[in-house]
Amino acid sequence: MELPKQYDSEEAEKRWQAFWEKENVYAFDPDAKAEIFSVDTPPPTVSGKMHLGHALSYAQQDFMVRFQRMLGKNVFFPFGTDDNGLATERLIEKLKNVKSKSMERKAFVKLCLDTLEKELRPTYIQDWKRIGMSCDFSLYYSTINEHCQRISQRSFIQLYKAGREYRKEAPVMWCPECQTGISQVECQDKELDSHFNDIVFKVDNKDLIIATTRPELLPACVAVFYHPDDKRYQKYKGKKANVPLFDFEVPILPDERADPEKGTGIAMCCTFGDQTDMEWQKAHNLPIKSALTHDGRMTGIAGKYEGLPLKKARKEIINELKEKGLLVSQKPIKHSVNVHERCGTEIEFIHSKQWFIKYLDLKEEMLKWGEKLNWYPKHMRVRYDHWAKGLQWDWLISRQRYFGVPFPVWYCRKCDEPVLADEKQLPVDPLKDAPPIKKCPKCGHDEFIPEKDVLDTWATSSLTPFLAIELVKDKALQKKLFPMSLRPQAHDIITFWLFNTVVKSQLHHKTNPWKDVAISGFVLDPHGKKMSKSKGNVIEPQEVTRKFSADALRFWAAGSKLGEDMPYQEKDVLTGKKFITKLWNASKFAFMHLADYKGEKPKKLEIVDRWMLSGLGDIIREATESFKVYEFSRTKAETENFFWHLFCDNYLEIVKDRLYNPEKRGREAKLSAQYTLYHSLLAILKLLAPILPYITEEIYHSYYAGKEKAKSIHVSAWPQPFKSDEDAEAAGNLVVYAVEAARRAKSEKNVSLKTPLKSLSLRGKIPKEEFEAVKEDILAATQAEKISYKQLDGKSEADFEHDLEI
RNA sequence: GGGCCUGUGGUCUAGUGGCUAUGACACCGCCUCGACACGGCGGAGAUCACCAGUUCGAACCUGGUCAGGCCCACCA
Repeated sequence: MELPKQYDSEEAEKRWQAFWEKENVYAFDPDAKAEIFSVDTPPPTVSGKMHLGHALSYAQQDFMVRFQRMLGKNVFFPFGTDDNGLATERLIEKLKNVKSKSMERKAFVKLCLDTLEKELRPTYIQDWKRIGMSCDFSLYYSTINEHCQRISQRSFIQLYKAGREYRKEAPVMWCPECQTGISQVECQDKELDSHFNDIVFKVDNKDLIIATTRPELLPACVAVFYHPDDKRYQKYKGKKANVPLFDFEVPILPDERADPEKGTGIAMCCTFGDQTDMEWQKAHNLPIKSALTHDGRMTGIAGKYEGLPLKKARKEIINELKEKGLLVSQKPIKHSVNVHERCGTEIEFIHSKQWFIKYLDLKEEMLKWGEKLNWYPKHMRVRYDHWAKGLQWDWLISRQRYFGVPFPVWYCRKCDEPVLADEKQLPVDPLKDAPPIKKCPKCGHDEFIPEKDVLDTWATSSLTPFLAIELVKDKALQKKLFPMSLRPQAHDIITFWLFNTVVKSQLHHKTNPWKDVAISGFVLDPHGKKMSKSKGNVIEPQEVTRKFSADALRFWAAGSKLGEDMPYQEKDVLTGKKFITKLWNASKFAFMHLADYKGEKPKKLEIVDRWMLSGLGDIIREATESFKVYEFSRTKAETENFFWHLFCDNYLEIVKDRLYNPEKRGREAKLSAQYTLYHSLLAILKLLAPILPYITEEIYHSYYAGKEKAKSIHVSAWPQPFKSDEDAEAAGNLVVYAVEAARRAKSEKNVSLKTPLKSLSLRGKIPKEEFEAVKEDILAATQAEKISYKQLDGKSEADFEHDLEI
């Protein structure tokens, strides 16, 4: 069979994608006996479009999974979308031009669900299919669907019963813009301009200057602190300071957390300006004064400033201090503050009632859990360890938002006792559904108030192994799928997703959720800078695919190692495209010469053919070892190099004579070449199949499919290495040496490669008989008219020598 | 402030103790040779960031310096 002259990647990729879906090529087989390889695929957040970072990370996962499938494992590779939570809320608000807080919760949730279902998800998932993800897309979950709500709520109930969850009135990190509590992991640093304001407090009517960046918190001031060793301030011990403008007294106390070097060395404590304020409040049992409302305005304690937004209040309070001569100086500073990662708003600490998962007591265990995982690359574990060590808060899991998994909880109207849903009634929405009992077990009251908060989105997405596994109904099979084999993901969410998934799995099952974790890197712009919309250096994968094909994009993605960030260079994708063309053309050549090949094995293989198979065997061995430890970039680089330079440039050139001229070289010599061509090209295609699924499938089907058993190259067996053949390697190397010498000489003379050599004399270490066996191949490949050979003795430094004449 | 990673021809990159340091792109010269000009052949181009050490031998190991990136902490 002959291949068309050109490969139309766009048409072919669409065709194969449809074929894989129709034939269920990647379907998980619940009945198969083979070893299971289960993957905890990252569910991308539905945000409209896949970006290039996704393309890199998901392509890399797919290489690893496709390899495992070809090893013969029963692959469980589900696909989910993470479409619950604030990210989706904000997207819908933008798309539909609405404000969730000014809508009925029910109406807003419906709008989100409808928009996801009809507009976003179908095209979004298509982006993943397009880059060739070999997921079983029938194993699909959406983190907001009933299946996931049920599992998420069940997790809440179980952890509550296990004593791991509590509800408490406490200061929490709060986003005044999104008006919800948030957890440590959702904070980000941001450099902002601010001022150090030196403000006059009065002690016994004398001035005490205190520096602060947050004068608007003066009404919430509860104490003033100095360092116990600070001689300047020791005299104030036991005295009280009068707070300017608001005219009330607070104690002056010593505490080691006060830094003598900072500001004036004496600090005011307001409940709550920052983390230290909270520690002080606790340590010295100070009163709590709330200065801010949930939407970031001043409370009643601010007197005439009540109701003003924080920033405005700050400005006006500074003005009043100035007018009254209570502001000694104002220094501009730059400092980093915590902002909410979703909206960039400065975080406040606000006192409110929230649900937490208790886990600060587990820090030691957390480190052990991390140690038990196989990290690829190893050093990524450090990020996990740091995070665990640096935890300061229990996990705040309640969010005062609309679009999320509801808490399966009601409270007794009289005594506030929480009443949890029955596992059988899940999923529940307390706003619609009734609690499972009629009377409060504690006080006997019969009225209940539904919890209207929703769960943190990570409280659900940290359950992805179960969200995926429970798509399979057979309980025995579920057990076999867990712990999962592999968690692939990018390094930015180690502290979010990876960490929380480990925690949940350990809390529920006392075991890690997976054996291996593979962390991929980030895509940077061509100069190594982060891609961002504001810099205008964003590249869209859809555009790359359109221009160069999905295979070319994957070729690029296979160029970086796990964990390694990679600058995006269009030329690398172009190289991929050229590689695909080369593969096409070489296959076209091979099939032209294999048209009359019936699959028979020659009685004896020519040395050059043995050399080819032996060399390919080495590559197969190396590629297999690399792939097993997820080093697909090595496999790719080695196979690429072998295919292009050894297979195409040398081997194909050398065997042309035998293939084209059987009358001159003999039927057996041709058959030997055909046999070698058939098997080596097939092996090369298989080595490349995980990386370039489309072109390899196209080539496989145009010739091999009818002869080999597999319905797709992607479910065919990974190639077995051919056996090493050192004698053939030595002789083959002589042929390559001769060919290269002839080429160099002709190139230096600026003559065509088909120009004959008048004579060629070779010397090498192999015996004369072996030279005789490759003589015809050398003659044909170099176009030499005369050839001679002499064996070098063992002491000679060079392996080969030559003289030639053109 | 702490930690992790990286630093190889113009650009991107392979290479973790031992031949003249890999490949791609770009560059120069040649070649329409019965798969491929998205090609082939050849060429030029690297004090492997810097300094010191270990070693018979270092791009690779150790220590330090500098530069870049990321993560975390601080954030009165």
